Amino acid sequence: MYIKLDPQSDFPIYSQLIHQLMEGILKGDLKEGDMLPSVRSLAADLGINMHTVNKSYHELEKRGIIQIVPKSGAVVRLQQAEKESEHYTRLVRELKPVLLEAMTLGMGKAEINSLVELLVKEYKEE
Amino acid sequence: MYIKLDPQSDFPIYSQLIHQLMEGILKGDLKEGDMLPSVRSLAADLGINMHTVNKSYHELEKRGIIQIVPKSGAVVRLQQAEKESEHYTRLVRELKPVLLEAMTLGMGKAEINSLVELLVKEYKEE
Amino acid sequence: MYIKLDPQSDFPIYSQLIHQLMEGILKGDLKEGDMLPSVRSLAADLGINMHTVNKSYHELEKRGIIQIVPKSGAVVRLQQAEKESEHYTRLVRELKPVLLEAMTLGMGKAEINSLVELLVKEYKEE
Amino acid sequence: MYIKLDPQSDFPIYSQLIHQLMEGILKGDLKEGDMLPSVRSLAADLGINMHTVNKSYHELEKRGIIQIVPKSGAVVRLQQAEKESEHYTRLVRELKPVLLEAMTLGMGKAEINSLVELLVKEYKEE
DNA sequence: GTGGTCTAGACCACT
DNA sequence: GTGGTCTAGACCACT
Repeated sequence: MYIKLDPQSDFPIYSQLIHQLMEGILKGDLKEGDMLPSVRSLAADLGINMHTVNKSYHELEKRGIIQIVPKSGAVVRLQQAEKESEHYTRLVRELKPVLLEAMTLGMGKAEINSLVELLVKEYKEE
Repeated sequence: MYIKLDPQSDFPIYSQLIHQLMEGILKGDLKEGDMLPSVRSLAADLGINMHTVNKSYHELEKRGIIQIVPKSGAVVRLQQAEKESEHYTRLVRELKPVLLEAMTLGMGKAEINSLVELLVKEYKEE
Repeated sequence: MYIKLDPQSDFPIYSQLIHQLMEGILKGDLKEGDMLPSVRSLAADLGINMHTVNKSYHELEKRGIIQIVPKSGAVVRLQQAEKESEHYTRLVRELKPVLLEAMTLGMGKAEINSLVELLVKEYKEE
Repeated sequence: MYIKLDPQSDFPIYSQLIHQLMEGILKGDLKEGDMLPSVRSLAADLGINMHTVNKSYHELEKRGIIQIVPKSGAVVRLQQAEKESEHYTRLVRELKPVLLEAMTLGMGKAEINSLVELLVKEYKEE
């Protein structure tokens, strides 16, 4: 799996890494149950600091996407966003303000739907 | 227009104010071209700090929703999210990571679409 | 005794196993003096790694709930939380921060008591 | 407000700091709406690293106890553990295994209740 | 060899 | 002056 980080980007490195790892999971490069590389080895591979990788891993754990087993490593969790889970709740809380903003900027229901579809396709068909 | 702030919310006051003002615009309480109340008077009405209102106004301007005319006041802008505009670009940039997260958490295209529809309806029919 | 593990839970497998074994003891499926299944056979039955079972057993031993006799097996210990024992001390150390957090989040003495009663009942009446 | 850290303790410094700050809030040294000291100044006062203070603050924010406003500071949140909140859910999840362990160690309902009351009093009457 | 924790020091954007 | 981010390097416990 190829990870590309841009130190010049507006997005901090740890965000970019989160993003790339989520894409890796979506594309199937990382499957459920797979071990992620250790923070140290991934940091070395990417030429960044261990702590930066660590921050990304912990953020992904907070979002329910991976599970960190101390002293052992990190594993991709079985995914299924159950409606009652805290992760689903958080997701809705993140989605709401963005949709509100879209509507305030004048986008209609249809427009928003097609934008969402477009973006979703981007990931699925990559 | 009635604005309700919850000091014990997870969201900071200025976010809540942004949210409420956007809803006001959506519902038509504030129409395009309308003047917003002055920073000072709104702060007094809501019993919050002037700087907090100021922060909300500037955030709304950055998002292309209102326009601040120095020494004069703030006006609701004509809303039209043109695909080339910076506001549309920013919106897409905000939407992308949330959708990516949804998919990584195991939500499918259909599920995401129905969630988006649900949330959009919540605002439109209020 | 039936053990159910959920690989997609937020809790790691070894924690779930600890939990289930403790429930088994509470319900009386496993009585004091009973032998636990061997690490190997339980791992095979549950379709999980031997090391995972091992980790659960050692954690239960550290908590004074079972006793591991090398080369022989694991036995459910006589339960009695004496106030001077290290297990009682550890328990208090685990309980304290959770109660402190509850109070800091605004829960009163009565509320905490009723919550504790509720949760205790959940196990006893299962 | 006096904060005492023990570098020799089993508990990491950031945990001790979390603990002390929660006690400070409980005792009323820090009231709702109060600003916490900046990460830098508190670190300097305590003779520890900025990052350690930072970690404590973020953990307290995750638990809903304080609110961090980037570039501005951290404030004690209005506390009230609503039953629907994610913080309440987390609390219950933390409390459950400890109670289960207590019962497995042979403590009865009455014993657990009196232990909880004892510990709660310790904080309230300090 | 792993993640957990801690330190010291740096540059950044924004109030 | 604030928190956000990043780096480099260290010791620890436990697998």
